[in-house]
Amino acid sequence: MAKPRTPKGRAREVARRLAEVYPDAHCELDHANPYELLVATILSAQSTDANVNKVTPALFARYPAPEDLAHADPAEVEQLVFTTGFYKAKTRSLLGMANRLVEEYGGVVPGPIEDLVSLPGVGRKTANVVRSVALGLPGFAVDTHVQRLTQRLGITTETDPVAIEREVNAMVPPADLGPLGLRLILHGRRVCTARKPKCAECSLEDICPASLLPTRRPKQA
DNA sequence: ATCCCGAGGG
DNA sequence: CCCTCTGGAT
Repeated sequence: MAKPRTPKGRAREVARRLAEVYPDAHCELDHANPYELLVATILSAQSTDANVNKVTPALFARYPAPEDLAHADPAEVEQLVFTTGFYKAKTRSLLGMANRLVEEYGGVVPGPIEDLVSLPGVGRKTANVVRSVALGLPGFAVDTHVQRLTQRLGITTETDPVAIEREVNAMVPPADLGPLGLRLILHGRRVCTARKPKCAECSLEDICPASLLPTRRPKQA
């Protein structure tokens, strides 16, 4: 296959190749429904999925539904989520989110991105994770990995996460957005790391403008 | 030390 | 735009 010449071509080629490298990429936050994923994703900020999965079983057992969390004792929630870090802020977000969910949305996690983002503690990244993983809706979550990789791969020249999200949304079929995001994150963690990226091990190296390998680097100084 | 799929506030 | 919130793993 010839090298893609346009950002859109790059995006699609990257999506195609990563699907081969990471065929079974999936969200690693344990959850049984959209409410649980919303809670888990709020807790995942600056915390590993494994760490979040340690606290959510007790949390979901104690507060099975938004109604339960909405009336929870903050001190008790703080204890349950303590080890995920940012525990005071996250507790505030969880209680605020649950209250708004009950008051405005009948205890049902809404689908529209603007509705999700209006919930306390829910930004675009969290909203898109919930959309694509739990609601079956199109969603491209731009976190630090996705931001870095889309830039390095020449898929976008934007730096603003919202702009990146908008551009990629226009380049990739809606149903592919969620899986592509998951795979970019996996690739960013394992290969295309922020510092010392492992270009020699990268399956995208030959089409990457940022490759550090001298033999392939397109623009040498 | 540095990283982990961020969000809100000033 | 920057700063802050925060604990665990490596």
